[in-house]
Amino acid sequence: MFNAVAEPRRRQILDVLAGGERPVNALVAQLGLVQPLVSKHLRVLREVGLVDVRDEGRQRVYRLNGRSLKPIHDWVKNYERTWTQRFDRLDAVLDDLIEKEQGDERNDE
Amino acid sequence: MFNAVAEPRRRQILDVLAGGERPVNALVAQLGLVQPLVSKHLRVLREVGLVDVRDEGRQRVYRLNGRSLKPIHDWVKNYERTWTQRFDRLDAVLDDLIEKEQGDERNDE
DNA sequence: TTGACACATTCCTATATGGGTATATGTTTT
DNA sequence: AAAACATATACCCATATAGGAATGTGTCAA
Repeated sequence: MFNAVAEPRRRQILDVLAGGERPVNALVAQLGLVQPLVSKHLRVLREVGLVDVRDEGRQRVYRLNGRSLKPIHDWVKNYERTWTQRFDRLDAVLDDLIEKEQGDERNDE
Repeated sequence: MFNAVAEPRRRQILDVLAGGERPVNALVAQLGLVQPLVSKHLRVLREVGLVDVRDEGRQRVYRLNGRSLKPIHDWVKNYERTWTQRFDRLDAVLDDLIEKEQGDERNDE
């Protein structure tokens, strides 16, 4: 999963597919890569469920399946508190409290 | 960035560091890896800014810097709409509307 | 049915990198 | 100063994989 989106080219593909489903050809044209390479990346994306395929005549139309990104989303979300300003401000308040408390203990200055 | 967290071992390290800063030794003990391996992973994490180091005597204390995950968070967030139920329900409503509209156009059934 | 088209797969090469052992660097302790 | 300790780096090996060229497979058109 993480590995699949670690590849810049694959993220590019996903970004294009975010604009709507596309046949392989369209991706090849839009990304400027050779077709076999695109197909291989698509296979990886398919294997982790990030894209779905549909046969349409002699084309294969790929479609984004963003839900597969949820595990990544969930993982990163757990770290959000470490940088979100909301929590920064809370930390500042807590630091203040601790400082004050220590000042009381020492009873000086 | 994406690459750094694509490695399971490195995510493990980050998860441990989420519990507070640790010297390398503690990570080695907690992860059950050989020390050079941990150091190498830490280096990668350091290079992308995911961890900070502090010298403390002969120890090097590593600390999580979650803010560096923001780019990933932002990227994934853009895809959230594709799986969040909120949007699924909106899509369902839109599908309904489109279906109805097409029915009106054809004026049959 | 033959040819053109759309795509997937195979084969090859080069590079990146994870894992491990040995070693170098720097810091305390004795 | 020497030894013990904490960590980083260098080196080697094995594996994974991106990139590309050639080829295979299935589908539509003539």
